This record gives sequence, structure tokens and C-alpha cells, in this order.
Amino acid sequence: MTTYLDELNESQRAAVLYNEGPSLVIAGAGSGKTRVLTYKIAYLLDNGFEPWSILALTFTNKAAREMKERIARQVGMERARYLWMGTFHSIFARILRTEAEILGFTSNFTIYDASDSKNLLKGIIKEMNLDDKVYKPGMIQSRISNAKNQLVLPQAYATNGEFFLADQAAKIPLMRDIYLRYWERCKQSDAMDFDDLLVYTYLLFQQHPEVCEKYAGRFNYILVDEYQDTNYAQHAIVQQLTQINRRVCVVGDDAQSIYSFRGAKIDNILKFTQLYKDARLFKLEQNYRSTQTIVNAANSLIEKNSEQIRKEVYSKKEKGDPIEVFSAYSDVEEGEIVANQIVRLHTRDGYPYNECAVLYRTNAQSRIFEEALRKRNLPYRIFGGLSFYQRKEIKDVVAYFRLAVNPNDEEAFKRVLNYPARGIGDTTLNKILTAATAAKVSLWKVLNEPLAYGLTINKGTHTKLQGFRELIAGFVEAVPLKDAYELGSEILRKSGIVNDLYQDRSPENLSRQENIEELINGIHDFCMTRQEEGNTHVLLTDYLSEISLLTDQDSDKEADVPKVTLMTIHSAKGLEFKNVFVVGLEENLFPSAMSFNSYKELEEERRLFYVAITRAEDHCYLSFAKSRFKYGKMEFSNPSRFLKDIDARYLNVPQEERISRRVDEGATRFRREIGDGLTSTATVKRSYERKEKDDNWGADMFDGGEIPQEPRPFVKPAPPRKLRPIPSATPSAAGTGTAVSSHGVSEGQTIEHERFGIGEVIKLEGTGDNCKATVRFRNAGEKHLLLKFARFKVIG
DNA sequence: CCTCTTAAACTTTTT
DNA sequence: GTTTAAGAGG
Repeated sequence: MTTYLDELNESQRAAVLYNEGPSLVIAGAGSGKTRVLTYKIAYLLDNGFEPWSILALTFTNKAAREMKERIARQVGMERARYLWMGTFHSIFARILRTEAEILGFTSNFTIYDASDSKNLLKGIIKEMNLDDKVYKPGMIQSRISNAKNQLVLPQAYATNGEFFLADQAAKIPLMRDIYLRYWERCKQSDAMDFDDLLVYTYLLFQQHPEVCEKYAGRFNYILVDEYQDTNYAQHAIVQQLTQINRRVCVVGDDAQSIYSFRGAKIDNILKFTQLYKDARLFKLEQNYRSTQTIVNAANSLIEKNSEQIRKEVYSKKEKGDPIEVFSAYSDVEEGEIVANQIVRLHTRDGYPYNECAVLYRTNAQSRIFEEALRKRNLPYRIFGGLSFYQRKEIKDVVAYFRLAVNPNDEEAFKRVLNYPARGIGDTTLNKILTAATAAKVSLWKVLNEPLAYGLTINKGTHTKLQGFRELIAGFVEAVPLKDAYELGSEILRKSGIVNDLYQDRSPENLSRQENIEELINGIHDFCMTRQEEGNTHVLLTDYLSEISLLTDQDSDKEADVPKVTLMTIHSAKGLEFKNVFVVGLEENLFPSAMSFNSYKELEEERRLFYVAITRAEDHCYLSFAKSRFKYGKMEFSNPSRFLKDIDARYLNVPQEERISRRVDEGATRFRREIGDGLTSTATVKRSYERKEKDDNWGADMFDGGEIPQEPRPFVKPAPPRKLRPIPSATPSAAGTGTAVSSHGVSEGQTIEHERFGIGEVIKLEGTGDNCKATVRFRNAGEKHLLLKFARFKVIG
């Protein structure tokens, strides 16, 4: 009766059909994990489970939405829509809003994002007169987050010797007081941070067994995707909810665990079968996504890790092309090479742009690719970085919304108290803050009864404050009465934001206006959609709880035109593309320098690389740059050690490297000629020495090759460029050295430029220091160089 | 109390 | 190179 079962292979089908008890599905990359989950849910629905009795926890809202759509195609939307499907955070937020009163919150509680909680911590550190150089807010934040992910509350934290000793060792013994204060302040503000959504859910079930039973009874079947990236708290809640009927299926791949920095515990998946003794284990090992070459290359990489569940991922697709390795002179050239290759894939092989993706380790790398693509008029889409809701003007408006829904929200209060400027400055804010902290109440309560809390302010300030109070009070009253769009527009007008923003037409202001308009349009869309679904009154409350857990991953506006995707490897998890470029494969970048402390962290980086490669279906490209701008300074870098981890027979290292080897020899010659000229200043000398040291290191990594048949796939990275150093460092070299009037360059020569790579001099103009050259670079196009400043050397 | 200028710090990765 | 903090001047 069920046709979809025929679309599964044997192990997939077994995983779908077993529903009598707990099960663990180890799903290799591209092995049809989502297909198993969707068909399993469809199967459950076809076999007597009610949609509202199935809970499916995914990693992103987008994944949940897509899965729901796929299920709807099998069983129809009228049933699929009642499934409980979403991220841990969004599902738990939903439960917490329903049960908020039990925990002493209101159902309108605010969800603090990372910057809200950091801000609050900054304030607390200041109030306690602590030095924020010692008590670094970011560090405090991650320690608190860590504790919460392990379900350690402030009381337990303060009495736990282990934590206290660690804090003492880190010279931050007052950590526990900060944690306690932070905890209380969030509660006073009727706010929870991301971690609290898990902590309070756990507490709710722990302290109120009847509530736990209610949900554990309701959910007849629980499925968890990406289980390797769950933390202890999430794991514990799943346990609470499955105590009764024990129908749980977790799916994951230990080889793709990449979130331990955020508290994810790979042990959750490794020890699952110990916790659920009767759990059945299913392994999905056939990869349907990638070519054999890509799968084998990825396997050869991940083998270098020690901790893993053994599995043999294989592909029956065609062998496919080798993985191409590109070597670039600089970050800019890397961008050019990738962009050129995308053009080639598009024009020669007919791939639409949306089948190409550039994946990098850090968001900061995106800009260079953005520029290279924009220069060629290629459409692209960047994920991550500063999302829409993180822009200042949007946060300002949303702060008003938050205040209207929950006036106790401290962070929102501080944000808008004096925006737009209404003459209430830091002095007044601090007075309110002190009074509120002393009385352990919210800022809003102090504002409402300034005298009761002993606020000493002059008449004028008092009037301004009352004006603000009435403004907000008006919004608060309107929340249950007006719909989100209506109230949203009213807030924009009455708060004075519109006036403030539309006063001048400076370009940056114009873009802010556009953003605000996009926001208000978004609210309008939201209201319309909800109304179509049959909700008569769509309140601002509903809108806020919708957006507070949205990430731009989730924004669904599918591109009108096919676009190249630019994102971090972390955000690429779960996605696939025909052509994938993994860029910035350099020591200190990927693997990140931060991961060198421990072996475990380095293995996580390697898993990250594994995730990156396995996103590719047809073609995978790896690239690195020999130099790169960092902190506005140029730094040299060496190819990543991970390149060596891939079996060389799956790689193709083309022409560029051979050229580079010739260059390398030329380099040695050049060094001999110029000699000490390079080391004439301390700065140059330092980078020179460092480079040498790194070189040896990199050479070891690369030349220790276990693959003798391929004679040195990578040459030793080029020694310091015998390029002319910073002009000021060598006034003599430019004036009296080998370089004369035209700086030793003539038309037709080939040069190697520090950033643009190799190119031919096609034109020279002017003489001496004013001499300008037009150079056509192989990968970077034509450039005009003022020879006095250009850093290059002649190679032919 | 506000705003403009300058200085420092900074980059993992994200629900 | 970019963003945020602090300090000076209005």
C-alpha cells in the first residue's frame, strides 16, 4: 500500500520500519538521512499515530519546514500541519510560553539574544566595580552558557568546588556572583536567554512531574535529527520526555559533529545504546550524493581521526573528477580564481549559479569573494554574518516592540530610553538602574513609581521620564487590541523613529529607511499569512515570538534568480551543492589557530573539513592563499595540514603549483642577490624569520608524503617574497640598487606580484618614481601599478 | 547631556 | 579593515 517504502534501500527501510523501541540511526554523509526521517514519520502517520503525538526536533527551522513539506506531499497538509516539528529552542519556547506561570514568568517573556545577554553582563560587571579586562564579558558569557548547558544552576555553581577552583585558577573568583546576578536580572526582566530555554524546560519537567507526564504522554514518538550536535541539557530533556513510552529515534553522524564549542557532546550519540539498553542500531552507509572520488577522499580524511564509530561510507555513482586544488598568491587572487572557475562552470558546463557554493571557515572571508563575484556581475547570496535582525535600526524598532509586549525587558528598555533622543542620558539611566537593582525589580517598575524607589531627579528630567512612561504604557495597552501590523506602524510613528529617520537623505540613512520598510512589510506578510491560516487576531506578541528564534538560515525567500551561495561551513551543514569550493585551506585559518590547544579541537576541525567536502555532489575544489590580509596587515600563510590528510590520488594539483615551483627557485636566487636588503628593518626581519620557521613546518607536513608515486604534489611554500619590502624600508634599494629609472621592468616581461600573482607587463608610462605599469595578470585581470609602491619581482 | 573625533581591539564556528 | 569604546568639546 505504501509506495514510498520501495524508494528506500534495505538499511533505510529497516530503520523506517522499526518502531517498537528506541533506535539509533548512524547516517553517513549524503546517505538519505532526511529521507529516512520523512518516510518514517509518514509511516507512523499511516500506522495509527496522530500527528500531534509526534515530536521531531531538527537543527534549523528551515530543516523542519522542509521536512514538513515533504511529509505533506506523502500524507497531505491537513495532517502534516499538526506535527510538532522544529528546533529544540523553538519547540521548548512554545511549551514554556504555555506553562510560563508555573515558573514565575509570563507567557510573553522575552528571549534575549547573544548580544542582549552580553550587554546585561557588561552592565553587571560594571555595577560590581570589576575590571572588564579581567572579567571579560565574552568569557563570562561562555562560562555561564557552559554551566547552563550542563544544567548547573547558580546555586549549584556556587557550591560546586570544581567550578570554583577553575574560576580561581582563571583569576575570576567572583564568577559565581556574576552568574547569580545575571540569573536574577533575567528573571526580573521576564526574559530568558537561549540556554535558559533548555534549562527552564528541564526544570519545568523536573519540578512538576504532572507537567512532564502531560507532555511525555502526549508525545508518542520523538525523533531527533543531528543528534551528534545536541548538548547535555537537550539530551536530558529527551530522556525526560521518553521515560514513559520510550519510543525515540535519534539520527546523526559522529563524523559530522562540529558544535562542541557550543556544548554539544559527541558522547550523547556514542553512548546512546548504553543509555537505552534495548536500542536498535541502524547504519546508513551508501552515499547517494557525491561521486566516488569525493566520498573516498572524504573517507581518507576522516580516517585520520581517532574517535569515531566505524562505518564504511561508499558511493555507487560515477567515479567523477579528481578534487582540484588551487594555490593562490593572495586572498584576492583566491577570490579571482574561484570566481573564474564559477564562470567556467556556468558557461562551459551549464551549471546554474545556485549549484555553486563557496564555503569558508570564518565569516570574515566572505568579503573578498563577494567583491570578485560582484566585479563579474555574478549573482550571489551571503548567509550569516550580520543578519537582518541584528542591524541597529532594526534592533531599535524591535526593542520598542519588545517593550510593548514585555515592559520589564531591561535590555530593550535601555536601548530605547533615549532613542530617538529625548534628553534622558546616562546619568538618569544609571540612577534608575541603581534603584532597580537595589530593590530587585525591573527598570519599568521604578519608572512607574519613581518616588517609591527613592529616585532623586530634577523636575525637567521627571517630566521627560513620565513622557516616556506614557508612551510605552500606551503601546502596552494597545498590544491585545490591535493587530501586529497596525500597532507596529503606530509605534514607528509615535515613538518618533519615523521623524528621526526621514529627516535627512544621506545614503546610509536611506538604506536604514529601506530596512525599516522591509521590516514593516515583513510584519504585514506575517499578518496576512496567519490570517489565511484562520487566525483572526494576529498580535504583536505572535510576531515577536516568531522572529526571536529566526536566523537568516531560515529566511525562506527563495532567490528570484539563481545565485552562488557564500556561507561558513557550519551553516552549510545538511545542505548539498553540485559544485563546492572550500577556500582558505591554510594553517591558522583552517584549522583555526584556536584549535591548536587540544587534540580534540583539532579533530573537530577535521570533521568540519569532512562536512565541507561531503557537501559536494559533482565537483569539489580546494584552495589556499599564500598571503592574506588580517587586521589590516598582510600575513603569510602555509597550506593547511588537512590537505595532506587526503589521499593524493583523489587530488589534482595543476599548473599553478608547477609555476610556483619555478618561482620558488627564482626566489632563492633572488634572495642571494639582494641579500640583507630585505632585512634592513626590524619589521621586515620579523616577518621574514617567522616565515622561514613556518616554511619548515609546512614542508614537514607536506613532504612527509606517504604517496611516493606523486612527486611532491605540493612544493614547499615559497620563501619570503623577494618582492620589494615596504617602500620606506628600502629607499636605497629603489634608488641605488638593481632597480633604476623604470625599476628594472620593461614591457613584455613577466612579473610575480605579491597579491595579484603572475602577469605580463603590457605597458609602461613615466619614469623614475612616477613610472606606472599596466600589467595583465593571469587570474586577477589588468591592473595599473605605480612601480614605486608595487611589491613584485621580475621572473621572466 | 549630546555628539564628534580618535584609539583600541579584534575574528572562529551559532541555536 | 572594521567596529566599538572612550574622551574632548560644545
